[in-house]
Amino acid sequence: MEPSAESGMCKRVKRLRSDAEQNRDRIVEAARAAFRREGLSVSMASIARAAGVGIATLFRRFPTRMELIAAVFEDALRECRDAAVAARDAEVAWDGFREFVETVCGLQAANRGFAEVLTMNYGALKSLERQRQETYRAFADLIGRAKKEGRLREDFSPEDLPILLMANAGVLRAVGDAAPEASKRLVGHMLRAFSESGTEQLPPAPSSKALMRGIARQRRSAES
Amino acid sequence: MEPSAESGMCKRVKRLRSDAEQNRDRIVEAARAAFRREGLSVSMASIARAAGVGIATLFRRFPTRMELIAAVFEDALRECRDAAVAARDAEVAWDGFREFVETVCGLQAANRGFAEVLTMNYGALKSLERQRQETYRAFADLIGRAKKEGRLREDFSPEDLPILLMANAGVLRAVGDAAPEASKRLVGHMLRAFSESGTEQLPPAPSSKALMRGIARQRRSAES
DNA sequence: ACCTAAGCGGATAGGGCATTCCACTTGGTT
DNA sequence: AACCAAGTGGAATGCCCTATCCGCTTAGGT
Repeated sequence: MEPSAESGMCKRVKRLRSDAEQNRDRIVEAARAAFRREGLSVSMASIARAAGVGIATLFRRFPTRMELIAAVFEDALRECRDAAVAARDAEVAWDGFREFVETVCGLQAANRGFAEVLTMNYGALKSLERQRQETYRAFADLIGRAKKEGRLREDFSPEDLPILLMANAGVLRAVGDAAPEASKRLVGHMLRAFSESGTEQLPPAPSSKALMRGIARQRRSAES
Repeated sequence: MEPSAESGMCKRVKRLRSDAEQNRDRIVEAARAAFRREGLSVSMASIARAAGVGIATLFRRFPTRMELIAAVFEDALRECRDAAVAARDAEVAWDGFREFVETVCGLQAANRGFAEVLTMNYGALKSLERQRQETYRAFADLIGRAKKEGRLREDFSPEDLPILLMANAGVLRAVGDAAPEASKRLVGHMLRAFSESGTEQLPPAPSSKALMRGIARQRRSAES
């Protein structure tokens, strides 16, 4: 069918017809909103409906869900990488570290789909995988600096970042959007654990009621 | 076999016929295994198949998924409560605290369904809700003691336990059963954050490869 | 041994989902 | 203005799920 060369970093090899281009943009926008609100497993049909296009159009443009995910979250991942690079170059490494962790976890809290994206690997999606590589490289440098400073514990491992991101995603999934406080609280604890001094200040705990309300909201999905 | 009378305070109102009783047990056992391996959203049909009964039999006995979940996890939740009570009565409160947290998170790691159960509320299921109440009451006492001891930070909140459970569930969900180390690591960090001294020893980080392998395994579910 | 309510399980209805097919429309080039 | 490849939408297909219905089987009291 299409020997159309895969793009990678360069722009779309094959120009789309102008109306098709417009439809594509509408799809990506609709998907962005849907992923943010509902997570990565919203139905393709609902995305097409929201975009005002037929289902076939969506599948023609994005044969797999993964490709759509990649199109939607490419910029967010780039932002992540930029944040990591900025953190790496911060004057005080520990401040950069803290800021970076809080930023990324904050992005997760603001976007359910993004929270999930950060807990997957992108398999064949090289552009995304590259962003991640770069992010982690910058992060690794940052770790080194922060340890030298004496602010980050020596036993902190680069793998602790993905672990935190998964943990945060778990909290967000469980409490829904009802309690960003819960996420903040988790991050606060973790930063304390990472810091050599342990004097980091801790965000307030969510109230028991708020937590329960959030949980109750989520229950629908797993319910009978 | 079993003295089929319920030993709890409220016995089954209507005695089941002996063959029905047996079928019920087989269903619960099959569900227990399925929930453990696959989480709470395995299909009812597959549970019935594994139990060797018709779908109708399953639905007759457990009209909603929630009731089945309750039947399956009642003992596990009781164990939790017992662990909390034991912890409350430990000589050194902090040791009880640490042990309790590690135990519960370990149970989560060993049982995907249980991990999910601990991040939900059981709505109408009073027996489960009661277990939880009792657990949290004992836990609250434990917190008080551990703070008095000076081992637990003053700003630790009871809500930090559910937050940790959600976080742990998130890690487990993301890495699958490939990396119980990841869960241990998270718990280690959190215990450090909770401890006044911060000298708790930290389990080793999972290797990057192990983590990635686990993530790749999980990908199937969200894939296109 | 017999009777009957309790229990059984397969068939089936009904809904959501991803994915494909195809007859029709349209942008843009000539 | 005419052509046609590119693009379109919706119907159709096939899968898997929950939930219910209904004619048959059987445990267990008599």
